[in-house]
Amino acid sequence: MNTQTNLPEVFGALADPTRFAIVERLLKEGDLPVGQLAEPFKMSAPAISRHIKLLENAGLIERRIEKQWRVCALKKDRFADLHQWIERYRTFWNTSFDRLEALLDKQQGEDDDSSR
Amino acid sequence: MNTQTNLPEVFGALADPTRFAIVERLLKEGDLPVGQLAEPFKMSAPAISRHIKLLENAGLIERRIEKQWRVCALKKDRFADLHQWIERYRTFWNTSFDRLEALLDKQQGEDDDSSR
DNA sequence: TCTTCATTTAACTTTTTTATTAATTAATGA
DNA sequence: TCATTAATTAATAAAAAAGTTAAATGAAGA
Repeated sequence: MNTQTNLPEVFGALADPTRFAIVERLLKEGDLPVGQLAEPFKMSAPAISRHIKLLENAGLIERRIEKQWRVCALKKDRFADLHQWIERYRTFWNTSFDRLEALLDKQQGEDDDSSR
Repeated sequence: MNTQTNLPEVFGALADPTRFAIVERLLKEGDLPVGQLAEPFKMSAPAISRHIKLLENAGLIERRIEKQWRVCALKKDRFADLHQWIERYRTFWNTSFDRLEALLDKQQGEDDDSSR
């Protein structure tokens, strides 16, 4: 993971429902201009503009200029960082799962014993 | 994913550096009582207590009573939810990667052509 | 050049979050 | 029972986040 990546900042960017919805929409529909991203919300344009800027500062999206529009696109690096982070926790929950499996196996073994 | 899971709320819980550090510590060191989790911070005990409550409300940890201590433990479900969420984004960045690979392969092929 | 469209910046208000100290609860063990 | 330890709740102050309207920027095209 990029050492500059400030995970709490990235989580903060995703903590707002409006910003989360914007990110989800970019995943589902691909790159979109600011105006189109703003449409589903009754919020003012400046409010949306700030949300998008915050997402950009967190490294989750980037903006490019195309004719008179600013087109937003997801940036893969931060998502890869998030993935790498959560993968570390997988060990933790897989262990729990393995323990459950072991327990079930053990019970199965005991059931077999009792049927002899 | 559990439909009740409010991802922005979970991200909000992880957006604070203190809470993030607490979660990371629980992963590295396992279950710990509130008092021990509080030690590395110069913050007051009530402040830490609130942070831990917020993590609990977001479903990231749970507290159990053991003698006079409240022991905190990670709860795997929310982490699994996070993992499932980020996995959806993997498609997006793998696609980019595949395109890069395709481009490199293509260039390789063109290089071979030019050497003929 | 002038107008229009898309978006941002400024100035400001409201709401939410986070921290503090003081007081309270609850369990332990002399 | 009483003192001690562990942690939480209450009341409140300070800081950060998010929204609004009005004004500014900047490219497009008549």
